[in-house]
Amino acid sequence: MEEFSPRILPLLWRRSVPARKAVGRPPRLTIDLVVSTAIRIADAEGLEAASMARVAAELSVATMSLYTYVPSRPELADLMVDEVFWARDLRGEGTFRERVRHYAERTFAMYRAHPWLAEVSRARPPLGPGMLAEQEYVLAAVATLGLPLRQLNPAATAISAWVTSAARHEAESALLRRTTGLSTDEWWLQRGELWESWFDVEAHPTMTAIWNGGAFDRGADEQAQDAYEYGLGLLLEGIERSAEHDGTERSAELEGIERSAEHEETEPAAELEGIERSVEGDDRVP
Amino acid sequence: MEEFSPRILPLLWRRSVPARKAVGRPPRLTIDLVVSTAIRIADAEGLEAASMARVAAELSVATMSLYTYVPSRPELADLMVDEVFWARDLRGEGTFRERVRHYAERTFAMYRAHPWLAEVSRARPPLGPGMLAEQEYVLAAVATLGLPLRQLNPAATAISAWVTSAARHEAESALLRRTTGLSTDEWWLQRGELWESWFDVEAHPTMTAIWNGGAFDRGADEQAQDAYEYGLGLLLEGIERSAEHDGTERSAELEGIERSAEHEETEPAAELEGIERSVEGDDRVP
DNA sequence: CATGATTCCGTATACCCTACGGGAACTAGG
DNA sequence: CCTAGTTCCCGTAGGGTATACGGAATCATG
Repeated sequence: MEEFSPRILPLLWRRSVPARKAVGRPPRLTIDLVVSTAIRIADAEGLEAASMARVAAELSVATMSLYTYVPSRPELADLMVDEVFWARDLRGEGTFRERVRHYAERTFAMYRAHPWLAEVSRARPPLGPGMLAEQEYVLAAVATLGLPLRQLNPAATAISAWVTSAARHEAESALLRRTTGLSTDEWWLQRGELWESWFDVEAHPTMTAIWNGGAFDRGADEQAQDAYEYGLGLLLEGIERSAEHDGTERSAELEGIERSAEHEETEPAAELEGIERSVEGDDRVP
Repeated sequence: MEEFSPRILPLLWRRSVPARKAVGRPPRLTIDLVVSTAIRIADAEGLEAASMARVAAELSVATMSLYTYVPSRPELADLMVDEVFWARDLRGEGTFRERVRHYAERTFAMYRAHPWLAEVSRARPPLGPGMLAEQEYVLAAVATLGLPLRQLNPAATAISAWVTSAARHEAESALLRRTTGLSTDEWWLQRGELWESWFDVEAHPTMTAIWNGGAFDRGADEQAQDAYEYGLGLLLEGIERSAEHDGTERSAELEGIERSAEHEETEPAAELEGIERSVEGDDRVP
């Protein structure tokens, strides 16, 4: 059984690998230089601008030369993404809330510095050190609460999905402001005709009521921020609550998930003390 | 003060406008035909496939002819999006939970039928009837709880963001499966090398513990679904809870938001009964 | 039949990615 | 110094994309 193994993993993990002995014509560039140049262009002008031709030109090299360093364009994008994820450098300690706040702050800062991240799909992300560092950090944050092992992953995934979703939304807004020259509020203002000419009051009673109540007076971006903070608060409260009364009240709902957990349920974080270092078993299906 | 008014609004709301008197050369096509053709192509082959040239070819018309019906490609995308949003046809009644469930089901169904929706940015969406119908439906669902007026929008936005985010993720997964020929699990399997050669156990103790506890045994798509349902449960519970004890416990946090609400706070849904039909005032900044 | 309105569309420009294959530049070993 | 092996560099060519512009075609009306 011949299995295809993608060429991207050694590139993503290139920092974990010792330098190869020099043989053959010496390269003019390095992968890191290519990646950082692409990131710099994308920061300034968006992901599309960081084309193979453009990156090569920036490095005073022919387009095709880049293909010695990177298999193809999508792989370059993967490398760019994992680079900035790795540079996010999550290392805050403290309580659950403090860690989540640190994660959120760093993530928003990352998307502000590199708004093109919002132009990259989040499905099947680059499996490099940056991505795994995020996973580990958020899981560790949730683990401080002492939740049952099987609940860590859903909780951590919910948190990172919520935070990332908001950061991406903000980044998209920034991108659009740059490409269109219009802020979100200016964009809305330009569409005032919607309310004057097209909006049907009778078909939208709730919106109209909120409107008349004056609850639409914040800008669109601010409303999104409000919703983000409101939702994050609910998620964190809910997760903390399910840690407090240890699955007694909600056990009925969770039974399906916890069914096959055979590890100590009273002290769920105990596994984190004595970690089995072996990763040799091949019965893992991620 | 000359204000630019976008040409897209009359197209989005074309169903609300009476037919124009026929004068000049009669058109061979209609906007609806163009839009539905583009949707059909995108359904089958993705958004990129629905290029101007391709849609025109499908209609046996020259590429440039489409520009009589649609100002440009982005506007065509807007029309496609609002078309399927409108066709989602949200009309379930019932309790808060029932309405949210209906909204979620219809939304997932929509993204399954039109996975290319995940390829379109959610920022600055088309302001057509479909988009507004969604807003109204979710707001009305939340309004059944009797929340204070100023809390309706954050709650509704949180719900729709969470549901949409999950539906988009599933759709992206489907798109990737089609373009790459690999399911998400096959994609992971192909990257088994990650665990064998690159994963650093000591740097990722929490992941390793979860691993050894066997809590990673579900497929990636299933894990995402778990996180979605878990998070949705927390959001709905939290929203319901804040409706039960009417802002007594959380009033400190909410004070900043509720500050300028001068409408009856004890019966917050009262505005929905007697709606002021006037939308003439121009002091609204959406 | 003339006029005005509207639709139709050919051409031209400027991007994008990358398969292929040959030449250039280096090291190691003799 | 010479040669083999290895690796890097890159020119060409082909098939995509969106749309500005201007003129021809086709209708209702007067």
